[in-house]
Amino acid sequence: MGRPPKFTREKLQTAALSIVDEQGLEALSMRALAQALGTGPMTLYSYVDSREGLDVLVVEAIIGKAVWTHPPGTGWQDDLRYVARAMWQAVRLHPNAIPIVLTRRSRTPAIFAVAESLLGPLRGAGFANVQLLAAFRAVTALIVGMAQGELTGPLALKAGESAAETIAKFEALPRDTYPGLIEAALATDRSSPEGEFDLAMSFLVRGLESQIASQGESDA
Amino acid sequence: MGRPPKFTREKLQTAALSIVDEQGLEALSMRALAQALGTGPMTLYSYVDSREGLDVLVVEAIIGKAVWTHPPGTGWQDDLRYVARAMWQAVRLHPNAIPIVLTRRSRTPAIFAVAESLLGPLRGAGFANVQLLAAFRAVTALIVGMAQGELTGPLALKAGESAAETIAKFEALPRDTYPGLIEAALATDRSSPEGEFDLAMSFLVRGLESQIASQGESDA
DNA sequence: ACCTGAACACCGTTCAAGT
DNA sequence: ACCTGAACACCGTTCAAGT
Repeated sequence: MGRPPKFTREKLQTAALSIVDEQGLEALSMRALAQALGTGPMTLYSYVDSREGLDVLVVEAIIGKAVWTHPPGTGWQDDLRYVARAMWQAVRLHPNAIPIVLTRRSRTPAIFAVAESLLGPLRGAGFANVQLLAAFRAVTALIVGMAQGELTGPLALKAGESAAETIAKFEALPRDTYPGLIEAALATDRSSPEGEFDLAMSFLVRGLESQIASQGESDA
Repeated sequence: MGRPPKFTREKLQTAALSIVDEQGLEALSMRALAQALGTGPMTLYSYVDSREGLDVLVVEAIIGKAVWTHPPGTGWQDDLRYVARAMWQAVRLHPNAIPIVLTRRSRTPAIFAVAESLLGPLRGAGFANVQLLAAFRAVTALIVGMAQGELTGPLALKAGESAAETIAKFEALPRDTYPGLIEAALATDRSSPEGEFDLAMSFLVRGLESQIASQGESDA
């Protein structure tokens, strides 16, 4: 005999996301989420298959909340940059969750929607087939890679370490073995995550433009 | 009174890595590693601070084994592509470990070495300062993002699903809402991870070239 | 310094039973 | 269909003791 569900999937999503936001990824457990909802751990198995399902819940909550529609742009380049930046910002809003956003495979409508809104501008630029696929992969790789690199790249701040301390640490390295690393570390002072992302995207967009242009030539 | 260590750090590294390679990330635990080494769990605390240290052990093992030196190239572009591809392949050799390679922050000599060998070609190209930092971040983001996207992007194969099944699933989507996604999914048939990575890198390298070229103009 | 076993506070999940 | 508590086989880590 049927019984109405006690919770909505959305309720679970927001509860799970706030645990991750407030207490970190490790704090998300069947038992912790159940307690946050005022129920027993086993109740959650009516909504998810296993512990993995909790991660998917969080990823969906993050991707789902982002808005991918945008004002009509002035070209595929701007459209692409706009969607990419929105996606990057949505991910960055929940830094604790980034590892699972990168890691959990999920084919949900929300993911499909953002994928399509990246693919639209790329098709508009003239990409098709294998090149469309590669361009799509490159853009998404750059977006998630930049979000993650900000937190855990070699030049990222360590927890409880100031920017000045980070720079000092790199300046103390042997200057003739790590000249590039030292220069890059010094530059972190004059740099911002937004600036770095925009620059990185502009490199890639320039490259995509150049690829399209050279194909246009060989067609003619 | 001092006692000689029972294990070397390298012994732990290889034991930890083979657990991850053979049984997956979840199988790596203090107790499992201890058992593999024929000792008790508490012994490991002589070598690592905490569970997190086990992940660092694995990441170091992967990065450390890769060879980043390369034959003298014909330009910064080739040098950059060579190192990037070597790093990408090293990561791909241990697919189970990719989530922690992306995720665990670690400032070890091995990481510094590969970072510097990416920064070298970029400096040779003419990048400096904030642009050098952004270019470095873009390249590393592309490398790790492509490695991860191959496994968990929206177009990645699901475990126990054939390529044909994947394509069929996307072809079944509404063609007017997901035209790009369907075209990209169809292209996976004619595509390979190596081809996609090389294309993605060539987009980025073209963009870096173009950036440098346009600066040269404004200097003149 | 390094090794170790017992104990503690967790964890996901199976099972069996309830509505 | 959905909810639930008890029980089981794990887990990381503290503590106290040993060399």
